[in-house]
Amino acid sequence: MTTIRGARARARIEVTAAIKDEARRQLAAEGAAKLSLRAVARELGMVSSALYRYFPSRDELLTALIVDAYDAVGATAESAIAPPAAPAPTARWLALCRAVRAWALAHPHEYALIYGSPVPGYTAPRDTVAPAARVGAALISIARDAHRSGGLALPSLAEEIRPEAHRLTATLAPDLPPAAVVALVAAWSQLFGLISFEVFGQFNRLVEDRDAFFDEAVARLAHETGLGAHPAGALPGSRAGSRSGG
Amino acid sequence: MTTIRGARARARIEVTAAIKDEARRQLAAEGAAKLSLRAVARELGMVSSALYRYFPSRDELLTALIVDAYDAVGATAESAIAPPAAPAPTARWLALCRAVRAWALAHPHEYALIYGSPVPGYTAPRDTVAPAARVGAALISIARDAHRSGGLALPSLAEEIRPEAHRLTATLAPDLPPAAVVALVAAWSQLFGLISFEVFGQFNRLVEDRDAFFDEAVARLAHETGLGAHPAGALPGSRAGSRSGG
DNA sequence: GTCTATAACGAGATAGAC
DNA sequence: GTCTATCTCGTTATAGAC
Repeated sequence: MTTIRGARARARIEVTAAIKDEARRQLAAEGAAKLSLRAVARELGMVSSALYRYFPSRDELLTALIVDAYDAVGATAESAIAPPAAPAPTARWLALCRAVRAWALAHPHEYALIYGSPVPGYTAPRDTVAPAARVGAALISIARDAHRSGGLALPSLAEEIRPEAHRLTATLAPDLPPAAVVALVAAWSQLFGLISFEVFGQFNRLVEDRDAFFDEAVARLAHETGLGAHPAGALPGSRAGSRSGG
Repeated sequence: MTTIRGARARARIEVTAAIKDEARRQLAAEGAAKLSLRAVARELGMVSSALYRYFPSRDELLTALIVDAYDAVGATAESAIAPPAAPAPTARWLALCRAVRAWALAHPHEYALIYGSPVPGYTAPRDTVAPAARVGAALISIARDAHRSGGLALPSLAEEIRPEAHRLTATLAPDLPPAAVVALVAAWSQLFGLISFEVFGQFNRLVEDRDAFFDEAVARLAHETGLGAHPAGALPGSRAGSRSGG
């Protein structure tokens, strides 16, 4: 009967979630390298072999955590720029960056899992590729909007980067100018450089007002990406007065 | 006698170096979280208790590795911009960035140790602060030279960042304009964002010509920092009048 | 079919007695 | 320094409950 199947399915979903929750707890406490199926099982009152009904190996459990983390930060980024968010590209850019940063600060261990050092002995399977691309795709959609409304201002590219620029454009956004795609990929990695330095402690005892510093740096990044002008002070901040890019 | 003392000191240095070498090997194989004094000792044919004569704890061994790594990348950065390197700020900036990236790609595990996820359960002691600052100090010295020769072109700062900007300036480089210091700290973190994405695999199956991409991104960063004009022409909307060029 | 429990493997870490 | 007894781990085989 469907009720029985439904009950079983529900139980399975609940146990799977409990396993991942406990695994995340261990991630925070001991790090991904020491994630242990046995410890997870013990903490849940199960026997280790029972876990194999849910995750065929330790690596698959890790993969599930990684996919969940990418999906969480990706969903955060997407909802930060979804309507009815502010329509101006610079405002959406800032909203996305702030949302990703907030997620990272709220989930530092999951952030470390996906954007920190690789886990020794673990190689990511294909399953992680699509979730990992969501933040980048959200960035691209901002650039696309800006481009459609004529708000993308970019320099021509140096000779040496042109072949790579065309590859990236074909892969990521054939409708955008290659210069924009290169700038976007660079800004993408630099955004996570800012966040990683804060989450991983490089700003300790150096940067105090990290909200303000992040906003400033990210506004500069937007400008570098051609998204909008950044002359003194006209930043779309918590107050009104945001800008249109043209 | 001094000869005996000298021989003992030499032996101590050699053993210390051997321990760190073996520890680095384990770092690469198993990750920092699983670094084990016992395993190091076994591999060296020593007994674990003997190691404690050289490093009083696992954490102190980790600290030594971290300090070594910071010193290595710091020395690399410094020698990349030391005379008789090219004098133009943009050229020195590019040289520094390339050198740091090359070091990171050649020593990915040591890079991960210092710029990747924090090691669970380990908190860095004061000893790491000074070595960790060397790359940043090298970046500052480039900006200082550019500023002295009138080659730093920067926008005025937004209201919200000014207090932080003055704190940073007082801490890092009181002789530089606050806008330059803020831009420098941002560029510093963004440079390592670029490198981390490459070293940690985020560019896999995405960026092919990574040399070209890195050079392009780092040239943009230099421009954002006020160091010089972008190779393929000025970015639109940029405040004018930078450069002497190189 | 779906799940959990028992037991075991080979490998490695660990604590303490000697 | 050495040795041993006792832990941990991932993983598998198997048996039985629902």
